[in-house]
Order: sequence, then structure tokens, then C-alpha cells
Amino acid sequence: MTFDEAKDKFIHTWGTLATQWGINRSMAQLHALLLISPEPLATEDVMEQLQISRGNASMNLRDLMDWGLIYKQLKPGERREFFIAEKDIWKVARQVAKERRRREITPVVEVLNELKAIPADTPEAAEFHRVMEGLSNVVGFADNTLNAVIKAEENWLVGQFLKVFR
Amino acid sequence: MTFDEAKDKFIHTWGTLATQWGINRSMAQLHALLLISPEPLATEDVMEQLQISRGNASMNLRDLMDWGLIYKQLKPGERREFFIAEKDIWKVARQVAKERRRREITPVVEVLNELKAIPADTPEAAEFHRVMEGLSNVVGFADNTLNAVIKAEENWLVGQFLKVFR
DNA sequence: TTGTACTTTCAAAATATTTTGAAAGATTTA
DNA sequence: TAAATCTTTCAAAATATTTTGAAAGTACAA
Repeated sequence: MTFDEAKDKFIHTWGTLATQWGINRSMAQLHALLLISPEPLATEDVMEQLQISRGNASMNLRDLMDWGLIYKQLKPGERREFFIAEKDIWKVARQVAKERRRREITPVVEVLNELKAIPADTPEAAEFHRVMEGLSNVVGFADNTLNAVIKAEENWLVGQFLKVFR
Repeated sequence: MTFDEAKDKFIHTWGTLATQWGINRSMAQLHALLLISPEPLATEDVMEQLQISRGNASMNLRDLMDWGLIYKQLKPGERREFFIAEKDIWKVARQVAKERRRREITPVVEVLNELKAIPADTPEAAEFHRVMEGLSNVVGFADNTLNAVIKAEENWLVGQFLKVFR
């Protein structure tokens, strides 16, 4: 496999994978492209390399900035904006954990707390209550795990990795 | 909030959430409905309660069985099939972790291993190699975490939960 | 064997998401 | 101020996913 093939394969794989995670292909491919680029890229560059429209590039670059995964970079004497990805992969992981926690876990915790309060006064309601309690525990576990990742230092994570990996 | 409202809210919330996770609404709602139902339900029951078509119900019930989240149950003297959800929520979590690992992590690990082998003989290739190594580590961490959940006993998980939760 | 009661399949329709591209909006330069 | 260069917006088009429902399939009973 040549380097260019590897690059294409990475960008393509990341894009395919993303859809399973509810992220659209363009956003994932933009992130992949910027991740492996040693130099900042301008909008035109990414449009050409990924063959996507200006609007698409603009919107998804903004979303990536919202996620804290890429940054704008201004070059002296250059009018246009360049983009560069966060290259510390553990920081990327922490950032993703943080966002997913905020967007996905927190709202569920709130709904579950509300639903746990329903009185268990019939067999059906009792079952409902049991399920809500159980889900609260599992979601609590997920929440704590994400929190640990978010707060952890890189070394701790690598340690955990090696510990379980043996 | 009445019990029926709570039930609707749960089914609806679960369905909305699922789309963020790349699971379709019907499948998530079917799972939610069966989770809180103390009795096994027949296809007609779920069709009516969720207002979905027969084909939709049939396909998504099968998918849920593939995920190991629900079971077919035959009632003596009854011709039609009934469905019941796995009620042990920790077992559900382990099952989901197992499936996601198989479907999402394993393929990435393979691609990353392949791409790590590309020689780092230019600045661009060196950067590429660094990123692949970094991603390997993070994906390895995710893989190990999922593995721990998959293999862990309920008690261990609850322990972890309480430990971090303080 | 035929009829009945179910389940599954799958092409077409409905719906949801993503992408495009041209127009409007900024910001700097002349 | 006007022109040039770049970015953002958003309605419409393209694409992808989900859902429907009727037909085909299956299995049991008479």
C-alpha cells in the first residue's frame, strides 16, 4: 500500500465509521484529513481534497470547532482562514467524552430521575419503577466512566490501558 | 405525571436518544416497550401500542433478537409468538458493549494496524504514523474498557460505580 | 390436501439527513 | 467609498434511511 492509498483509506474508513456514531461523513472526513495534515489547511484545500462544496466545508468546520476538535489558525499576511486539528489524541478523546456526556448522558439522567418518581402502585408501575432504577444505575456508571476519562491525565489513561491489557 | 404519561415519555425519550446512537426509532421504542412490560407481548400488541406496521415490527424485533436484547417466548396453546425483553439491565449493558465492540471497535483495530505499518519516510508520512499510533492507543483503551464491562460481574460494576461516585 | 393463522420479505413510498451552490454577509485593501 | 476576497447562510436538490403493506412463505389443524 502506498502512502496516498493509506491516506485515502484512513479518511474513507473514518468517514464510514462515523455514520455508525451519528456523525456525518463530511465532518468525519474533514477531521481525519486535518488530523493527518502536518500543515494547516484552508477551506479551498479541504474542498478540493475531499471533493465537497464550500457550504458543506464551512458548516462542518464550524461543527468541528464547536466540538473542540479543530482550531482556526490565522497566517500573517494571509486573508483566508486556516484550520488545524488538535493533535493530542488523548485530548481529543477527553473532548469527545465531554461533549457526548453533555449531549447524551445528562439529558437522560434528568428524564430518568423524573420517571423514577412515579409511584409503583400497580404491577405494571412496579415493573416500570424497577426498570428506571436499573437504567439509572447503568447510566450512572457510564456517566462516571466518561467523567473519569474527562478528568484523567494522559498517564492515568495509558496506565489503565496497560493494566487491563496486561 | 400519570403512569401512562410516564410510560409514553420513556418510550419517546428512548426512541429520540437512539437516533443519536445510530439506532432507529422503531427498534429503540420496541425495546423500551418490552423492557417495561411485565408480560410478554405479541406482534399485534406492539404494532398497536407503537402504531407501526407489521413489517417494521417484524424486522426490528428480529434485530433486537440479534442484539440479544429480547427473546421469543412461546405460550402453550398459543400459535403466535410472544416477545420478552432481557430484564437484567446489567446483562443488557454487557450485551450492548459486546455487540458494539464486535461491530465498531474490532474493524477499526484491524485498519489501524494495517495503516501503522506504512513507512514514515517523509514529514507527511511521519505525521500520519504518529496519528495512527495515537489512535491505536485510544481505541485500545476503549476496547479494554468495553472488555472489562463485558467480562465483569454485576457486583464489580456496581462497585466501580460507587467507587468513582464516592 | 386445504384452510387458517400467523411470520417474513422486499419493492415502493415516506421521511430524514446531508449536500449543494448561489446569494448575502463580513472584512480587508485600494 | 468601492472593489476584492473570503465566509456564512439556507432553500432546494440529492442521497440515505426507515417504514409500509401486500404478497410470499411457513406451520399447524382439520
